[in-house]
Amino acid sequence: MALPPLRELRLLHTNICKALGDPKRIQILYALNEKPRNVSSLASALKTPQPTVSRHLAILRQRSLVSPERDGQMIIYHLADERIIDVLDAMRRILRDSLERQSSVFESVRENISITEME
Amino acid sequence: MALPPLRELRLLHTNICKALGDPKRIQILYALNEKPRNVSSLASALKTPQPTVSRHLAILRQRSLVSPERDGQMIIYHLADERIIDVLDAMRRILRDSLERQSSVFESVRENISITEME
DNA sequence: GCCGCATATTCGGATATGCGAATATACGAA
DNA sequence: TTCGTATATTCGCATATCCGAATATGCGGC
Repeated sequence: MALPPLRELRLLHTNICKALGDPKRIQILYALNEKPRNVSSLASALKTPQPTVSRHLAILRQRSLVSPERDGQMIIYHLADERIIDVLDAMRRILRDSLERQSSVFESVRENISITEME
Repeated sequence: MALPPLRELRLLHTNICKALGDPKRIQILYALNEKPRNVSSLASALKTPQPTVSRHLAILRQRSLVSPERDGQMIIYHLADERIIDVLDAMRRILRDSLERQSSVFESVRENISITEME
């Protein structure tokens, strides 16, 4: 895959990337990956007001990242596609490696300073 | 990997997810994946003013998603970690499958209507 | 030093996004 | 239908983000 057409990039952005653009939504996705939950149990698990959780779920639902399933008066949400967790985990690995690289740079800078420039 | 601590999710969000939160930046990443480029050639390739490209590059640079490399008076940017493209491609696959599911739902709805409800 | 090209930054205003609080809707039980 | 629980939506406001235009900085050549 290379150089996708602009139209597809826009779809990608509005449907997936923007949906991941809020830490609460990322948290919700991981919580649903652990197990499907209804809105209130999500709300208490994340220590977040129910309307806030509901709004974020609406966004994830519109982008088809989560799916609702009615069970009595509750609505159980689950991941619509578990590969989204693989994507998030891959980003975490990229982040971890990048932070590691940065801290080793800092260390060599520190060493450098301590050897050549500190008084 | 499951249920990462909140602190890490925040890092993930501010360092990676937010960086992908603009279609222009996604475009830039794909363009740099094709080949490293300097700012002005990126600007003309994306038909975008140079200051705009430069601002987006600054964001990607701060998050260590791209790296600058000076060559004379030009600065050549390249992907700092090519796995970011794998991540984007994985999101595209998720999106494609989800759109397919949706359109087949629409089709069966349409069929259904044409069979049972249209006059 | 000065000039010119490449890149970066700042400023102002428009737009988008998130949240709390209050309210509305949907469902099941009786 | 009425009540109580679960979920969704609306409103107002604060904040964040983006862009265009103008300007500033950095570097090489002279």
